[in-house]
Amino acid sequence: MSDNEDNHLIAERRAKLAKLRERGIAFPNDFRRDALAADILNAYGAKSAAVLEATPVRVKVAGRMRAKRVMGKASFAKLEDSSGAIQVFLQQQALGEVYDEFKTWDVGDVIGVEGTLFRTKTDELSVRVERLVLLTKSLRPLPDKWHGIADTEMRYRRRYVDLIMNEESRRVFETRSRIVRYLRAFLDARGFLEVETPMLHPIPGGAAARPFKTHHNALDVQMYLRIAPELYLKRLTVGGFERVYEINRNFRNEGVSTQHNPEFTMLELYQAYADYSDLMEMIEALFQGLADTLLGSRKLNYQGTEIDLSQSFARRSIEDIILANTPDLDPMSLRDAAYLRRVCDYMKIPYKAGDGPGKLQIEIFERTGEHTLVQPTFAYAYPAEVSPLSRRNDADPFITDRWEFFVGGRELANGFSELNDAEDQAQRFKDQVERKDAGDEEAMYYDADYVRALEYGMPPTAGLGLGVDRMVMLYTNSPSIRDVLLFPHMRPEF
RNA sequence: GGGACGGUAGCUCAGCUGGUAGAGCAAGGCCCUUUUAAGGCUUUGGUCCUGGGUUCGAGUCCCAGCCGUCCCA
Repeated sequence: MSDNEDNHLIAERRAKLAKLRERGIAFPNDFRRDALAADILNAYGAKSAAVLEATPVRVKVAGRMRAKRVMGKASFAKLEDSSGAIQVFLQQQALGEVYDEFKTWDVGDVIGVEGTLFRTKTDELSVRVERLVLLTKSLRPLPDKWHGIADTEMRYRRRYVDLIMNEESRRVFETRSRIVRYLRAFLDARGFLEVETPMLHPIPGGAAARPFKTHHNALDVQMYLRIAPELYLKRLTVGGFERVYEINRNFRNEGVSTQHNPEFTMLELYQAYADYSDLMEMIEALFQGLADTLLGSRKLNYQGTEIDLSQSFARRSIEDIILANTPDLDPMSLRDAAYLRRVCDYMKIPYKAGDGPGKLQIEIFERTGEHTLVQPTFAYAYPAEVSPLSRRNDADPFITDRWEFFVGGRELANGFSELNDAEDQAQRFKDQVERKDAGDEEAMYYDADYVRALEYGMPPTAGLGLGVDRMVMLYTNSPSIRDVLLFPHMRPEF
C-alpha cells in the first residue's frame, strides 16, 4: 500500500487544481442544496415522464461524483450524498463552456448541480442540469469502482476511503450508533442516570488488566488511563445515585486481536436494591429488545451460526460447565488446588505458582468451556478468588454472586452483586496487593478511598459491564472488532 | 510470544521448474447527445515492501527485518 505523491494520476489532478486557483475561488462554499438524493427518489420516483414534463420540479443537489460517462456532447454522472445517489444528465447545448470543463473533472470530485427532474430512456429519474459547479477538487483517485477496496489495511487506516466505497461499512457504523442510542433509551426508561467519571485515574481499579501509564506535569504524579469506571460508579451509589450508568472508553495495555482493541467502549451500570439475578433478567430484556428493534427477529446469524435469543438464556455454574466439558474430572476435587494443578499440567494449561483453586478453575474454564457457550448463556458462581469486588455467596463462601454472559463463545458482559462489606473489601484488596507483590501484573491496587466510601455504607447493589464493541459485532455480523471501530488501533504508518 | 498466509501500476489481481514486468479498471489523447462496470481507437503508468545473500542472471530461491490478515497462547 504505497501511493507516492508523484504518481501521474495525482499530478494530473494537482495541475487541474492549479488552473482552478488561477481562475478564482477554487474551493467555493456558497452552493446551497435544497434536496437530498433519497428524498428526491422517494418523492418523485413514481412520477411519470409526462407528469414531470408538465409540472417541472427544480432541485439543487450536491455530492461526490461516483461515476462519469461522457458521450461527446452529452454526459451522465452519478452524484452521491449522505442519503444515497441520483443520476445527473449534462448537455453541451444547455451548459456551454462549463460542460467542456466538466469533461476534465474527475470521479471523486464534489460537485453541485441545479436542474429539473426528468426520466431517461431507460426510465431512470435524473436531474437535467442547468447549472453546474465544482465544489471540491479531489486530488486522489478512488479505488476501482467495481472491486472496491480489498486491502483490509487500507480499509482500517483510511476509513474515509472505506466509507466512500463501502455501503456495508457505512451501515455498520450507523447500526452502531443505533445500538448505543438503544442502550441509553433502555436505561433512561428504567430510571437510570447517565454520568461521566474520570478517565485519568491515580489508581487503576475495577478490573484485572494492565493499564496505560501517563504523567500529570503540574501535580508531578503518575496517572493511569482507566481500565474500568467501576469504583467511581459505586462511589456514586454510596452518594445516593441509586441507578447510574456510563457508556465510554476503557483502556487496557494488552494485545490487539479480532476481539481486543487497546481502547474499547463499555457500558457499566449499577442498580441499588437489586442482585445479580435481577441483572440477568435485564440483560435478557436488553438483548431481546435490541434484536426486535434492530432486526425484527430474535434469531440472528453470526458468522454462519444461528444465535437464538428468543428463549430464556441458559444459566450454568462454572463448575457444571467445567465438568460438562471434561467429564473425567473428579467432581469432589474441583476445589483442591493440588488436583487442579495436575489437571492443568495434563491439559498443558499454564498457571502461576500462587494460583489458588478459584484461579485454576477459571483457567480451565477459559480453555475448555468458554468457546462452547455459543447460544446466550450466563456462566455464574465465579470463585471469590478471582472476583475481588463481588459479593460472596451466602451459602457457599468459595464463590460469589457473579456471572459472565457469553454469546458465540465470547464474553459480552460481566455482572455481580456488589461487595458492600467494607471490611471484607479491605481484606480482598490486601490479598490483591499480595498477589501483585508476588508478580501478578493484573492484580489490583489497594484503593483506600474506595474502602472509605464503602465504610459510609453502600446499599445492597448489583452492577454489570457490557462490551459495546462486541455487542455491535454480534448484531452486525462482524468478524473483527476492527470492523466496528471507526479508527481501530494500528501500528503507526508514518 | 508462536504458527500459517499475504505485500507486484492509483485500485483489483496474474506472473509455472530463476531467463526482457502483464491484464482489467482508472488516467492522458481522438471520436461519440439517453448512458449506467457506456462504447470505439490510441498512449502513458513499476523502489515487484526493505536490506542482505546464492546465481552469469532473482518478482521468483535463501536469510533478516517491516507492515498486514487469520489461527493459537
